Amino acid sequence: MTTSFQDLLTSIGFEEGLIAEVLQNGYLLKVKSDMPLISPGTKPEDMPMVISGTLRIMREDEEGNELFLYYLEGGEACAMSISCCMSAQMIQFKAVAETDAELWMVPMQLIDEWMSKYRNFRKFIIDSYQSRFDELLQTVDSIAFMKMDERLLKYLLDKKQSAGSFEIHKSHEQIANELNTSRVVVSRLLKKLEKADRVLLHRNKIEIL
DNA sequence: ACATTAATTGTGT
DNA sequence: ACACAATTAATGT
Repeated sequence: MTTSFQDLLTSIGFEEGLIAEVLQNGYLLKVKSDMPLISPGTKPEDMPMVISGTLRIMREDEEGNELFLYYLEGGEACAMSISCCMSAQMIQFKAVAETDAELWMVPMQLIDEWMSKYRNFRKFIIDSYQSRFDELLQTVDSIAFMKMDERLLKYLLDKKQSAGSFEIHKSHEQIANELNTSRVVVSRLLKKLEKADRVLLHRNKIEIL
């Protein structure tokens, strides 16, 4: 697994020396599905890089309402944690393991150093930041301009993509929470999708067609 | 195999 | 949004 992580780093384009430093200074963190990883109001010590599995990044308000933002998958880093560390800010996001996942935790202090020392690390961070930002924009668009049925469909497709499976194991209520609507709305929309043959409904399971 | 119960999902107001 | 009906999965006997 350490070797596969090494391969992953190589495929991202990390230099030899950088890879060595990463392996030496980070540590492995395994999280089980549904484990909260970081929550708002704490200061990030380490930057997580996803080795395997996927993380769900969400916004959360004072009342505990959640809103799904995007997924983090293998080979991606949580760029947002960098920005708030650099500006010594509290985290404004919530991260939860969507599936069992392996993370490589890299101490924040080193990020700065590596960015100036290694070209490819700098590129990695910037690219990563860029693509997170793009996904975030998409989500903003979907909230601002799309109706709930379109949002739900986008959510299902995103999830199909990230899970690499046509089956989604979630209750209507969980989905409703992530999109911050009511469960009833989700149920009704899903039923419409089922009648339109876009999807097949089971208990705690949705098949996408 | 059957009954009971809890959780999830469907529908009307 | 609420209330309730219907369905399904899990568990015990």
